[in-house]
Amino acid sequence: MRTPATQWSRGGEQHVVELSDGTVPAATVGRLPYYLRALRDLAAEGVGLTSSTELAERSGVSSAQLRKDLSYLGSFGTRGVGYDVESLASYITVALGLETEHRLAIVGIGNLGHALANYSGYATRGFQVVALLDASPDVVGTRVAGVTVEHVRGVADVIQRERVSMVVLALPGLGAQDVADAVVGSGVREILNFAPIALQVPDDVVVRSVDVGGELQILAFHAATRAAAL
Amino acid sequence: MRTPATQWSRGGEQHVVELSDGTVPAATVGRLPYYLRALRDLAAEGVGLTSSTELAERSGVSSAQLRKDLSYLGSFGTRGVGYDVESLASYITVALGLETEHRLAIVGIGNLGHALANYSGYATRGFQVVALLDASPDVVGTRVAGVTVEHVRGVADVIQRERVSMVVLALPGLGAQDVADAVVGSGVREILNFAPIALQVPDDVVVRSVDVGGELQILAFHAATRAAAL
DNA sequence: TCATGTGAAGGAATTCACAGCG
DNA sequence: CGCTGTGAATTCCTTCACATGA
Repeated sequence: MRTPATQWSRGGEQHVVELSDGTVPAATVGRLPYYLRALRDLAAEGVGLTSSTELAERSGVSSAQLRKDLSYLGSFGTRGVGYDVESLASYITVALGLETEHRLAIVGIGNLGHALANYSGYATRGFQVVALLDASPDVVGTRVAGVTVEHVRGVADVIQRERVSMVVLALPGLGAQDVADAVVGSGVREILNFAPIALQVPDDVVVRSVDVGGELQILAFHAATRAAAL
Repeated sequence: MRTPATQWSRGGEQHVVELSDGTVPAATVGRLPYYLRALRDLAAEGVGLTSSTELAERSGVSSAQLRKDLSYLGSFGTRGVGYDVESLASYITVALGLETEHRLAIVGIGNLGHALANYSGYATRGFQVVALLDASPDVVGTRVAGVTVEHVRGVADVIQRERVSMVVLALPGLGAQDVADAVVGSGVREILNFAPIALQVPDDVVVRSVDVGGELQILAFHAATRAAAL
């Protein structure tokens, strides 16, 4: 009656990427965060050993999927036994590059930007919000989550000064492309975009987009489909 | 130098779904919102006719992809000419079920819940926030975005009273499953989940999950990969 | 002639099923 | 014996390339 169900909104990537010896499919990369989350939960519950079945169930994927995914990274389990929670978690942490510090700037301190600035669970360490930017005079100069909001016109300077490596765009569509251009021009190669537009960026820049309105529309499609089936 | 790039975080669905005469692949459904967005932008710019090339570019997909996607819905263009912006937009609007009203409840009025409640661009009509719920006594009773926050314990009653058809879960992981159970028990079949857990729901319930922390981790992976390539 | 619409081809991701190893 | 790890099979998605029709 209750099944894991496919529900994650991932898999936007296209090309595989290098890691250690081989390549990791984009779809696999997109699932590593769930595995890490599940492993941390297990560790918090005091579980030291787990199986592909248990871990998969908690991650919302099939056990075959989980094993296949892990096989792209290496070989971590013990046949006939399972996986050591701690060591697998730490390996995935390394694979995801979470042992190094990532310095974030958030551009657009509206409702969403505020929420993101105050968002506590930045994936349990690894990420630090070092700069906030906005275009509105009402917001510039105020302090949010312990950081003073600066004007977006100085985005290039801020990125250099704070050694920002990732930028979160939380502005409303219009203007997002211009900021993206400036940000890319300053050397940033990873962008998390909440604006509902397809950013045009060079090939070597990775953009992940989150579109709440689009997600709702997809749900609406299913609702309509369900209604039509009656 | 500037390419559309694959950047959308969609495609979580697994099974195809019925529509009109045939079936629409999940991947296609996930892209319909971009097409609609691009069409509305074009309409706002006064463009009445467009091509698969133009529309695809604005949506961040290839023109072949766009044409193939539209072919699952029917045949809307004129060979040798292109697509009528208005009529294609209205068809996709219908296909997505946006001509009917969708009544939302948001559970968890923290930073994110606040932002979502105040989120203006609910995909340009079609969605209406009719209820807000939280567990904290500090929040219950306050008004947010014109709606009074009620206690989450009454979620079943609220869903019935307000005829809620979709629920947004903006609570922090712990407790999300319990609320999901109650929500599903009240007949809701579409859930947008911001909690970083794999919700266990019946097969006929559609869950779309958005995990900001996970998105950042995926970006971190790419950053690490880039660094390793040097 | 030109851009759509679409079979066919190609590639990617998932599932299967079992070999392999503790 | 049990569970991992993985080739093989399958399914799904994307791209190609051209027939089609305004």
